[in-house]
This record gives sequence, C-alpha cells and structure tokens, in this order.
Amino acid sequence: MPTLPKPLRPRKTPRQKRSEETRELILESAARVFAEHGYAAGTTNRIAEAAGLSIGSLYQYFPNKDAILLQLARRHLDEGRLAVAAAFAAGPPATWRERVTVLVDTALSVHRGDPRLHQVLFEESPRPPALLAELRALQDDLVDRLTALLRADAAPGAPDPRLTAWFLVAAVESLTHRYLADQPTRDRSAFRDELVALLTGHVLSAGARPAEPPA
Amino acid sequence: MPTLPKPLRPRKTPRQKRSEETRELILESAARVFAEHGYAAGTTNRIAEAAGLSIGSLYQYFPNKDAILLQLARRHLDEGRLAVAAAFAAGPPATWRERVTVLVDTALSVHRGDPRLHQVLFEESPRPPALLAELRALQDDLVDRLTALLRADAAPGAPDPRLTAWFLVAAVESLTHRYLADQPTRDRSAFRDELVALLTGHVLSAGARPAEPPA
Amino acid sequence: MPTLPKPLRPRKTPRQKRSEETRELILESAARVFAEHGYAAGTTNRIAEAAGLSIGSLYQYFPNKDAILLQLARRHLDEGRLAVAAAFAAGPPATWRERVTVLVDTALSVHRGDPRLHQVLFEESPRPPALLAELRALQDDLVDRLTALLRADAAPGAPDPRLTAWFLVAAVESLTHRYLADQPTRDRSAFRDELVALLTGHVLSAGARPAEPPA
Amino acid sequence: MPTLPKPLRPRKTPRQKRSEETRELILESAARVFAEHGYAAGTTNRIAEAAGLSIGSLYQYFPNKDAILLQLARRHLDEGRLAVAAAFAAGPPATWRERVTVLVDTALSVHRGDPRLHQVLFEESPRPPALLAELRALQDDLVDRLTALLRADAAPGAPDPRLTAWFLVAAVESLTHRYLADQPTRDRSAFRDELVALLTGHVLSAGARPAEPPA
DNA sequence: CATGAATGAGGGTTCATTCAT
DNA sequence: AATGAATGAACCCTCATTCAT
Repeated sequence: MPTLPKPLRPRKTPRQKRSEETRELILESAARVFAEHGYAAGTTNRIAEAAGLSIGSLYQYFPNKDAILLQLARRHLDEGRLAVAAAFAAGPPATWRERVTVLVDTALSVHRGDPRLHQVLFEESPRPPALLAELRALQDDLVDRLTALLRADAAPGAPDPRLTAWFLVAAVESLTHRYLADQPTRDRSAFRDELVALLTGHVLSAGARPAEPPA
Repeated sequence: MPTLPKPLRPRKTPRQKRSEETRELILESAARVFAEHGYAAGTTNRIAEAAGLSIGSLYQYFPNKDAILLQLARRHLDEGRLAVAAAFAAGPPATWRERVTVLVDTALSVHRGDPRLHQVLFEESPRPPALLAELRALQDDLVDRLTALLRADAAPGAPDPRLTAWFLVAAVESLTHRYLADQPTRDRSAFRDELVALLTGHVLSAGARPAEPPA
Repeated sequence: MPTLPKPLRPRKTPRQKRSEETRELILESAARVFAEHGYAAGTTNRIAEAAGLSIGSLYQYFPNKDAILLQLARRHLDEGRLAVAAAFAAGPPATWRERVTVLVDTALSVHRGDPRLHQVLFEESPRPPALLAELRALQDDLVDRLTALLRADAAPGAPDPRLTAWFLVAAVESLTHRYLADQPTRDRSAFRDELVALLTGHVLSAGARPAEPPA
Repeated sequence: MPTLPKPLRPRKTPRQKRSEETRELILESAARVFAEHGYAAGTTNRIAEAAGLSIGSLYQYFPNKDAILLQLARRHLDEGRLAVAAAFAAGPPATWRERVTVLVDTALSVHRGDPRLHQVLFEESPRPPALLAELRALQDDLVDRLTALLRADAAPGAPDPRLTAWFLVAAVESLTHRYLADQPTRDRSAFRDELVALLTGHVLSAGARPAEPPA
C-alpha cells in the first residue's frame, strides 16, 4: 500500500486504543497508590493525580473506586490462573523436585510485582464474595491437582494427602510473599533453592514414592 | 445525695487502679472492634460504644486512635517476646524436633486470639516505623538464636544457616496464620504434626547433625 | 426539698430537651431552605448554615438529607390528618355551606405555612412510596367521607358522587395553594367567600338535597 | 433591540434547515428526559444521548442547560397563547357554558402532552424572572378578557369580577393538571362535564346575566 | 460541525477530635 | 473525670461545560 500523503493518513491513536491506554494508566497508578497507601488512604483523588488526570476523567473510566480495585484483583488472579495452567499444560513434570520448582518459580514471578499490593487487594480491601470465591477456587484447583499426584505416589500409611497438598500451596505462596517483603537475603536463588529443598524433602518423606533420580 | 461526713467517706478509691481498668476495657473493646471491622471502619465512636463509654472519655485515656492501635500492637509483640523468652528460658530443648515443636506451639498459642486482629495490627494499619522496628527486632532475635543453634550443629557444606533460621521462623508464623484463616482441616493437631514434620525434616537434612534420638 | 445552693441546682436544658430543640431548629431551617431553593439546590450545607450549625452537627440529628425531607413531609401530613379529624370530630356540620367552609378554612390554615415548601415536599422531591401512600390515603379518606355524605343527600340522576367529592377536595387544595402563590387579591376573606360559594353552589346543584335554610 | 444576556442568546443563527431540525430533535429529547427524570436528574448528557448526539454537539445548539429549558417553556407558553387567541379569535362564544367549555377543552389539549413536563418547566426548575413574567402576563391577559366579559354581564352587587375571572382561570388549569396526575376517573368526559358544570354554575350565580339559551 | 475525553466545582456524607457543661 | 454535641477536613462521586482533534 502506498504511503498516503500526510494529511490523509489515518489519524493515529484511534479512539478505542487511546481509551484503552487511559484505562491502563489509571490501573497502573491505582496499583502504585494502593501499594503505597493501602486501601482506605488510596483515595480516588490520589489515584487521579498519580495518573495525571482530573478526578472527573477517572470516573469516566471506572464507575467507582472498588471497580478499580476489582479489576486490579482480577488481573492478579488471571495471572495466577495462567501461570498454573502453563505449569501443568504438558502434564506435570516427572519428579517432585521439578514439580515444586515449577510452583516456586511461578509464585515468584506472580508476586514479583508488589507484595504490598497483593496484600491490599486480597486481604485489606473489601473483597466482593465473587472475588473471594474465585480466589479460593484457584487455590483449591491447585490443591486438587497436587492431591491427585500425591495419591498416585502415596505410600501406605502416608498422612492425609490433601493436607500435604495444602501445605505445598500455602508454603509456596506465603513464604514467597514474605520473602519479597522481608528480603532476608539479597540472593533470590538461595531463597528459591532452600524453599524447593524444604518442600521436596517434605513431600518425599511424607510418603511419596521417591521416583526421583538419587540426589 | 447529701455529702457524707468526711470520716465516713470511703477511703479514696485507688484512682490509679480504676484508671488502669478503664484503659484495659478500652483496649479490649478496640481489639474486638478492629478485628471485626478492620482499621478504617474501626471508628473511635464504635470503640467507645463497645466499651460502654462516651467518646469524650475514651479520649481521656488515649490521645488518639493510633495510640490505641499502637498499644494493642505492642502487647502482641510483648506476648511474642515473652513466649520466645519462655521457650528458651532454661536453654533450648535438646532435639530439633522439640525445638520446632516449641516454636509451633508458641505460634499457635500467640495467634489463637484472633488472626484477623493480628492482620489489622501488623499489616493493614499505618504502622509507625518504631513499631516496625520492634517487630523486626523480635523476629531477628529469634532468627539469631536459631542461627546460633544451627551453626553449632552445622555439617560442613550446609547452606547459609541464617537463611535456614529465617525459613523456620517465617514458615511457623506464616503457615500458622494461614491455617487459622483457611482451616484446611478441622483437626488442629494434624496441622501441628505436619508442620513440625515439615520443618524438622528440613533442618536435619539441611545439615544439622542428626543429634536426635531416632524417631 | 430545701432549695439547693445555686451551684448545685440541677442544670437547665436537660440533654433530651436541648437535643429536641436542635432537631427542631434544623427542621425549621430546612423548611426555609427547601422553600427558597427547591430540593436539589437545598443542600445540606445550606441547611446547616441556615441553622447556624456545622455540617457535622446536622448529621448527628438526621442520617441524611432525605430523612430531613421526610420528617418535614410527615409533619405536613400529620397536620392535615389532624385538621380533617378535627373538622369531622363532632360529626359533619349540618349544611353543605358549613361543610365546605370547614374544608376551605382547614386548607387555608394548613397551607398557610409556605406553599412553595408544600410543592417541594410533595411534588419535586423524591417521595418514598410509603409517603405517597400516606398522602393518597389521606386524600382518599377525605373523599370517602364526602362521598358518603353526598350519597346520603343524593337526588336521583345526580352525577357520580365520588367524582364530585374528588372535585371538592381537589379544588379546595389546588385553589388554596394557587391563591397563596398567586395572591390575586390581598383580601383573603374575599377568596374564601368566593371559593365557598363556588363549591357550595356546585354540590347543591349537583344533586344534593338542598337541606339548607333558604339563602 | 437590546442585547440579550450572553448565556441566553442562541449560539448561532440557524441558517440551515438541517440545523433547525437538530435543534428540534434536542428539544424533543429534552422534553422526554425532563419529564421522566425531573430537572436536576435531567442531565445534559442524558439529553444528548436521547437525541443520539454527542454532548459536544448539543452545546453547539444551546449555550447551556437552562437555555434548553427556557426554550421548552416558551413553547408551552406560546402554545397557550395560541390556544387563547384561537378561542377568542372570532369573538368569545355567546354563552358562558360555551365559553367555559372552550377554556376547559383548551386546557385539556395543552396539558395533554405531559403534565409532568409542565410541572418541571414551571414549578421545579429555576425559572428566570423573564419567564415568570411572561407566564403571569399570559394568565393576566386571560383574566383580563374574562373580567371584561363578566363586567359586561354583571348584575349589580356581584362580587369582584376580577376575582371571579381568576377563579375561572385557576380552576381550569389547576384541576385539569390535577386530574391528569390523579385520574380519579378514567372517563375524561365525565371530568370535563363536571368541571364545565362547576364553573358555569358559578359564573352564572356569581351574577352574570343568564343570557343563555335554556340548555 | 461533530466528537467525546477532560475538567473541576460542588454535593452528600463520615469520622477523628475538641470543648463546654 | 465524664459526657456527647459540635466541628470541619476529607472522602467518594456527579455533572455542566470546554476544547483538542
């Protein structure tokens, strides 16, 4: 297609796109503001200001403060869902060490953004029941998958595999979260290795057949 | 009511004591209110009402809302400090299984009160830097003690004992907290046993001399 | 009981009474403000200012703007109910001229306050269904009473007495209202006489037995 | 010609026919929106949307919200003026029954459109003094005409004919309005007949020579 | 002329805090 | 000390109006 003469070239930033960008801008600003100030002090005016917009403009993109929050939360959730799906896309890895590693790496990548924001979104803010349900569903799905794997490998007399699976999921999430907030060591890979070791060891000793190459 | 003749007037009621009781009453009410409503919706009026006092009286015992919060937080901290001190009072227990068990039980007992209140106090509310520092100091103290013990037992080539100690502390706290919020099983002792097993196993395999009586 | 020394005499303006006075003050101010500015522009801030109170104080007496409005409206309604009840307390007057006169005088006294306020309360503002129902019930009650009287006197072939009763009620209210807003003559009694003549004549010619002393 | 106050001057002289149509479209949409939502909630955005225009376009046809309202109000007034003029074009009808019938029918046809809109325009909205003056002028004109007719027929000792004329006008308008809002009977002609009877009877008994052909 | 994103004053309401009694 | 009425800054949100494209 020949380049049109300048005055006839279609305008850039068509409406749709421009609008989408502003929404994005607001969400990013809101993420920063909520992370820094928490939910209650994360005022819509502050968000608008952080986005370089007037308060009126903000309300042309979101019907109210909680809608911004909800959108932010759903994104985090979707990211998590995607990560879990990706991790199990081609079937679970063969060894528990690998499985745990995938979990840990996924958690690290999902939480990288900002642990404080995560906290505000999922603990401090008013969470509509639908969101809570989604959050729990996501966690339960992961626990279910891991429970199934544990059962497949279970030695007789092993403890409740569902509880063990819960420990895996909870430990990965909680400790990753805490690490990012606490930073006990600057060396992230040391944290990663220790967490993988902690959980792999536990799963194996908890009765899973050590279908692993000897360490 | 006619004024009683001076000699019969009851001996000046220990003002101090009465005062102290009112402070206590306010703190307890505040704990309930914050746990139920969160920080922002935990209004001073609600607290006063819960305490059966007028708002004016409340402000005669605390200069402002955050002072109530701070006091509450410091108490939790003190409780923790006390628990740690008690656990290590007569020297640490002999085996790692026992040491971990003490940690877990302590955490369970400290958090039993109300995990939501704990969250409000240490995550949702505006925490003055001084409080944050104390919180961190308490945790660091515990990490220090455990690091020392780990070093004493360390096999050559073991991973950074400070990181391992951090894992112990963080895992105990985070998972206890999460358990109380999540309740994956009603059976608290199952949770306890699994957590003890998880951490004991890890410490030992992380290089601590298995100076333990065979399980 | 002996007179107590001055400083010990019980304080005047006990809590209850003072509070009641403030409520009253707010309602009066609101009436003025609504009458002058209408519903939308009758802002709570303006009302507070008119009452010489801060906005915060206003909200200690009423939970929101519409509660003030509702209270005002109910008062008007109660006044109306009372007036109707009073008018018919000892049975209706004997002649239609007297009956109509009572209606007109009642309407004049009820509307004397401020016809614009009446309008704002019952036409311009968001009226909760319950209020509308009360309003209609009041009117229907009056129409019912008059219908019964008309039926008692009805000549054969008279028009629908319910419609005639409705005309009586509607005309008294509407024209009184309009008179007060319009003031076509300063002489209120001229208005009164003409309205009484208008309606009495109509009722009689509409078929009611002229059980009246010949004019 | 004196310069109009700026905000009320039409923004441009519509030269184009298309332009005139768009103005019309906006006015119709505004009428619907005001009638449905009232003045305050009848937002310019809603009007623009109802007209299928952008808010920007709306402001190219009217300088502000109140200009739309004013135009709408003036139209109603013009309609009324026209109706009055038409009714009296070939001289007033011969009998008072006919005269009153014309008044009532005119009122019914003028208000048929939408009584709620009428209310919004003339009672709920901020009415510029100029509009109020026009409204009153229109009413006064009608009252004047009727007063003249009454005087022509007046028996000695009749009450103030101006007041009687005012009653005629006010009753026709108010009761028509109220009937349309209240609908005490579905049968419009019953209402019409009763109103005509009410007013005719009054005029005659108020002293007008009964120069009527026997009904 | 059309569009619709942007603006910001202003409205209802809450709540920590003060102060007269 | 106790009381609770009073205060007003600050919050969320709406809407008439403007302006760059």
